[in-house]
Amino acid sequence: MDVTPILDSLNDAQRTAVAAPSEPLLVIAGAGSGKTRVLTHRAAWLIDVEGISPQSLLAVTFTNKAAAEMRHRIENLLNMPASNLWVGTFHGLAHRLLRRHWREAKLPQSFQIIDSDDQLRLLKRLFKSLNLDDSSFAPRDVQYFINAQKDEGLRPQHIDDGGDETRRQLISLYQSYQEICDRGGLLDFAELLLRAHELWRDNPAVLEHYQARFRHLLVDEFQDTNAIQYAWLRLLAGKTGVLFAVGDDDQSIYRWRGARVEHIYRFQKDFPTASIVKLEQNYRSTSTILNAANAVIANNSSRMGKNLWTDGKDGEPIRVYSAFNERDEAEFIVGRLRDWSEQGHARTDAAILYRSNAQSRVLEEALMNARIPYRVYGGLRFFERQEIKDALAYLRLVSNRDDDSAFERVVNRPTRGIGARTVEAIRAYGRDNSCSMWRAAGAISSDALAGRGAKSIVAFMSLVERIARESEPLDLAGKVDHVIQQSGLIEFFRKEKGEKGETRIENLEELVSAARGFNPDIAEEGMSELDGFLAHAALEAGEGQADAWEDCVQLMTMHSAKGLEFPLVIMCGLEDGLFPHQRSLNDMSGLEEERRLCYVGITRARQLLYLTHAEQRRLHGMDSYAQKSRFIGEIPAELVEEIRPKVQVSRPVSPSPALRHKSDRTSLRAGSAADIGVRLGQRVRHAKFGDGVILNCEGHGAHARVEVNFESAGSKWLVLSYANLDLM
DNA sequence: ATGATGATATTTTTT
DNA sequence: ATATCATCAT
Repeated sequence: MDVTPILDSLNDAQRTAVAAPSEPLLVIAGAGSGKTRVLTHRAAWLIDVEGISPQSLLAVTFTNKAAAEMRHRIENLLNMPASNLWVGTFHGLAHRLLRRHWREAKLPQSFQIIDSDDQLRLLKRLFKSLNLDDSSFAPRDVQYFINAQKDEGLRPQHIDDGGDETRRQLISLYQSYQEICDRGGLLDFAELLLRAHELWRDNPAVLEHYQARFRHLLVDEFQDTNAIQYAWLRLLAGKTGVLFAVGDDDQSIYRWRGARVEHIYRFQKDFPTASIVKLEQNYRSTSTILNAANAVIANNSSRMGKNLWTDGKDGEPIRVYSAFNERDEAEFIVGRLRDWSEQGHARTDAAILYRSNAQSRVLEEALMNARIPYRVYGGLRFFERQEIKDALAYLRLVSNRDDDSAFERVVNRPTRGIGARTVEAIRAYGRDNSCSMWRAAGAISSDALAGRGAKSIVAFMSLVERIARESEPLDLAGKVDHVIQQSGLIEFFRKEKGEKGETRIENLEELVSAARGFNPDIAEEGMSELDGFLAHAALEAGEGQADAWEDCVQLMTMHSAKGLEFPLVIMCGLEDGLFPHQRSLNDMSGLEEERRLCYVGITRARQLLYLTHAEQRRLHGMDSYAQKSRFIGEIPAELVEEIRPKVQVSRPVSPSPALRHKSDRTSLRAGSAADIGVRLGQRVRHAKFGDGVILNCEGHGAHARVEVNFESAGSKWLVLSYANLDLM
């Protein structure tokens, strides 16, 4: 066998990993070190060189995108389609297993997946039915609690309340929530994983079958595995399965979502025969950028330890800009993007990264003004849109009447006179009799004592029955079309004012197209095509922002930038309190995770990296002042070039009074700055307070006052004629 | 059943 | 500043 095509393009470390013997292996793959390449080449190596059947291979990722890319690249390497190769997300694979083994997993055959939005609604409803709204629980917190428990693999009976009343209630809510889900055959995302784990744990025969089949397990982004995913992997690996895990402890940024980087540290304990390979050569960034990243992450204590290097060029220094405020920051960024375009680069190659989504607004305004096309990542996705979820809820009812989540969503949508009281009555009946709302509704409406609501309920139920009956013989797209027509949703949205309703109708029509184009290759093991489509909708919510294939600047959070790279990266809002975020400042582990996030951000850049921060920022409607992020200070000074606004002591010019009064308040302010001989954003030195920046000014002549944000003393108003400021 | 009012909170996101 | 949500009024 000629191994050249598989090993040739690899460096030594990559080659060691790819051609490693069949023992557990942990690959610590630094940013830009060719992680996906190693993973895919390993798969190709096993199949082509070791002669392992694709069937014996399981490749696991976190996102659908990563899974699709991995399959694509493996097939390219093998030069053939590998349909019997299992590549998928943890959730996708778990789902597949549960469909296959629904009996052993004690699930109804047509179980449905609910997303986090459904989950939250379900909890809110549960709160209502328990009259809990006045309690001290927020549904969100309970949702978080439940998911955190599930991520750890814990059922209500496993959790100790520790004698704490609040905790006891949380556990009991978890219990009630789970009962509702079980009754309706509903699985939330965490439940998929938990069930798949329990399936194997409780059915040795099933487990053995998969252990015998999957000899090699390839895992991507290993640092992001949560407890249940890791347990699942270990079960599958058993004593003989070969786990090939690729990850980077320095890029672990999802602890708040259950990810446990400790799995990386534990790897050798859990797999005593395991070895470790480190990929440290980086093919992405200039050495300046890498050195900065290395220096920043070196401040973290618990690390595996690694140092990225490149044999490429030093490149440009990292440019740091201290903006006067967030608008100045945005203006600066716009300027750099203009330069970038003028140098003949594509806008697509430039990314603006920020810590939190709220920061995008100012940037968008500035870009809009400057006519620079941009694209913001991470909006609402197709299958998450309200109208789409409404239509899907009808489809879910068609598939399974006991789906309470779907029932409540559309029972009065479009409005058909079933108000809160009626729904409440159904809910109560369902709770008291441990039955689904559909059955509760049936019972109530046949009760002669029922009031006006009963008629509407009967109408709703027969509508659903009719849709189900009529769509029975239709193909998937036909079913979807039938539902959106007959449910009255189209009519309902047509009445909605503005363009919104129109868009919604277009989206509904798009849903029919999506159904037509749905490739039911996942629909296997006796799952109906409809159930397959519904699962697909839940597991792959679709692109955040479709098309817009204009040459656009990319805006996104640093979290969503993980895994991407751009020739030009601008990280903005680098202020203590924003990044690192206020809520992470208190404990060490929080701060270290922020620092890893910073590391992720820096290592996205290929050639050019800008870091910006603002002295003053309007946040939540309040002006706040912050020091520049400590992370900037952690970058060695020799890698950094500070960019300052051109400092020029403007000569006091008095505009004519007429002109002054004509202007509005903001320009009056700016005018008065020139008036008294200072410039907003100008750096000054005070004998007592030290260095600072002028943020604001007011008044004229002897009464003129300026607001200065001092680096150590904070923000102060000073009367200019007394303050004796040195302009710098 | 829709619309106005006021209180409240406001990292990060995939599945 | 703003978005979401509950509550109350129409």
